[in-house]
Amino acid sequence: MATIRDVSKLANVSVATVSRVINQSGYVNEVTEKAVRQAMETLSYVPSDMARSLAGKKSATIALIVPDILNPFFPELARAVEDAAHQLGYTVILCNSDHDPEKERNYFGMLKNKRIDGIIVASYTIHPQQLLELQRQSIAAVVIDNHFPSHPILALQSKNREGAVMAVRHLLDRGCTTIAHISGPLEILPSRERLLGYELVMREHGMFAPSLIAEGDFHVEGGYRAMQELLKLHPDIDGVFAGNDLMAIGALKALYIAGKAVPQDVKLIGFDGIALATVVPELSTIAQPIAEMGKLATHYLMRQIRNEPVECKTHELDVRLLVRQSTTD
Amino acid sequence: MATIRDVSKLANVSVATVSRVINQSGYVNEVTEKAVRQAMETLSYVPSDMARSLAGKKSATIALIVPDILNPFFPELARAVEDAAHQLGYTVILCNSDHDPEKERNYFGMLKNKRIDGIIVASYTIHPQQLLELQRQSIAAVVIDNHFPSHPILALQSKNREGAVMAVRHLLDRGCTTIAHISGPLEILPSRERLLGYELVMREHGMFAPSLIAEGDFHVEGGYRAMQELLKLHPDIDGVFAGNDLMAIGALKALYIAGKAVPQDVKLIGFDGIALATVVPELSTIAQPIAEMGKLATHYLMRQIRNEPVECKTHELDVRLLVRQSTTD
DNA sequence: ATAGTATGTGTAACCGGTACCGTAACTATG
DNA sequence: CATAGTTACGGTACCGGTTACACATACTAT
Repeated sequence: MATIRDVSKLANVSVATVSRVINQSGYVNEVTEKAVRQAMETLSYVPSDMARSLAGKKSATIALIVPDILNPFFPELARAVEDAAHQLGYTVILCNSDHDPEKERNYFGMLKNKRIDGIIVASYTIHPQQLLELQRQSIAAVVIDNHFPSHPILALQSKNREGAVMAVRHLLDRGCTTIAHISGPLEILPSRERLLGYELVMREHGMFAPSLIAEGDFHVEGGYRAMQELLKLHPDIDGVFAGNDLMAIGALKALYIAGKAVPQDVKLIGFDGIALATVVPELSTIAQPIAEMGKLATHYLMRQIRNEPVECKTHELDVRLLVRQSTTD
Repeated sequence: MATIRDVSKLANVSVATVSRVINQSGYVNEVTEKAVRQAMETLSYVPSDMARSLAGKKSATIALIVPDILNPFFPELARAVEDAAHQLGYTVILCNSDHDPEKERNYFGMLKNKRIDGIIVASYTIHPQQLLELQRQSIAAVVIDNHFPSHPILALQSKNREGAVMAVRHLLDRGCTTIAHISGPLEILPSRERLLGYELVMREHGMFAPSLIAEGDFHVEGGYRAMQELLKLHPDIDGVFAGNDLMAIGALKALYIAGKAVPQDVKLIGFDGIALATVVPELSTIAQPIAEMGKLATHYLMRQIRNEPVECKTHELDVRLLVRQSTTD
């Protein structure tokens, strides 16, 4: 593997000149440049990013920490982040934390070792101190789908409560009178926000009852079980707001098995707007701008990395009601 | 950010000694070690992987190139690869090639620059020369879901043809007489293999007709369109073998809209065994051992990296028939 | 004519580690 | 008691780049 010195020898110039050619910095004569490029070619020289990073003190690498890439929310996020990063010449390291603080700490250690330039972290188990600690080591950080209002941490979040309100209002508009909610795990902030939105509207209409709420796990299976429980307690349910699309799909299965037709007997709406919610019947949902979040997160991160001014606060993104078959007769 | 020299100064030892402590190599007195660790602690020193990689000539990083992480096949793969790699102390860089040779070359360049230790690539557009070129730069490579029989390249693949045979036989067993096939893009090798398996069985039974085949795009949308076309030509179709699960979901939608009940009127089977095939009705499918593939690929890669002997040939993995609701009355 | 600026290139000191080599004291062996 | 092995360190040349600084020359403006 050829090095910059090999090239410099072959081209009869100094390493500085070769470096200038590579980086298009400083003055280099056209003729010299040609000679250098020729030498690089014949040696099939590829500059080492490692050495470059070491000397230049930047790795052009960021990390994306997600709980589990298997949850379809996160591939969409990952895709957007990777696209944006790649366009800016950055590389993305993928990490699955599994909601496990231990694993998370472990990753943080690795990433510090690697001197990566920044982290985008979607985690509900993370502690604000960990982020601040990172910033102290001058590693930029952006949090997604979680926030820490009392700390100077840049966070990106959808308007979860507002979205929940939209969802429940939509069910009411469609004539539902007994509306259940399948919440996500309540230690997760967005779950609580969505629950709150649900509660708000239900109370407004004097329809609130704790037994209309079941806690799921954000997965198909949990939605399925929660729906079964709910049906046992309230066979007359005619509307369901699931805390995310996966649980909505689980609910759909449970309803199907219970012989309830969607949307005729029960109207169902999810949250997230993942691409795969194209089941039969197609799922109405509150769509988060997932790709937008990923892109924005990456751009905010870059600004931090470049020390450009950014407001280290929570940025809230609008959600959209997507009316599809599961709430339309 | 403290360096090894800072630590060595504070602990009154040489950098060599600190290095020995860090790597637990060579001889270090207990007392000295304690002093060094103490110094590392007070300076909150974190060794730089970059410098280490540069000196040690290995990056402990591998890359995973997939066409598109949005296709649910690939998160499962990514998850398995990341898990296996992480356990072995490796970091995974994620790349989306979008089936775009240009983007692919671009990534290959970046990865060479980074001196990563190895690449796992799931691509149908890649050329064997590119892989051999990598190996020449002593970057290990494993190919997934594609293969190059005439080159010394380690590849991992499911038994696609065999799986297709199983799928069609299953439909026959269920009493289907007019069985259509929605193939994946035919420039993709596994698509052709599956098509071949289908054709084989159909010919065996004298049921083959080219018009029973429609080409899809491995996505829901393409499956949907292909199914519509097929129904136009053959309203009497009573069995469908889709080239992957996403297209099967698309077909399901088309059938639903056409008023065909699954599985009563038409039996439907997919391919892949992605976790999300839990729609209603649940999809029968030929399950690939995706996680197994990811894990195996990573382990093979490691062996190559460590220069352990590995057979650079195509390794074939067994598939499994999962009978679920879409083929069961 | 002269200072000032633009152009072109080389030298060498970094970046933050690893690892080989040398030194030195202490212990074991014959 | 000579010799060799073990233990415990330090010195320093790498790894492959970047970049500040020095130096030289040519061109411009005053």
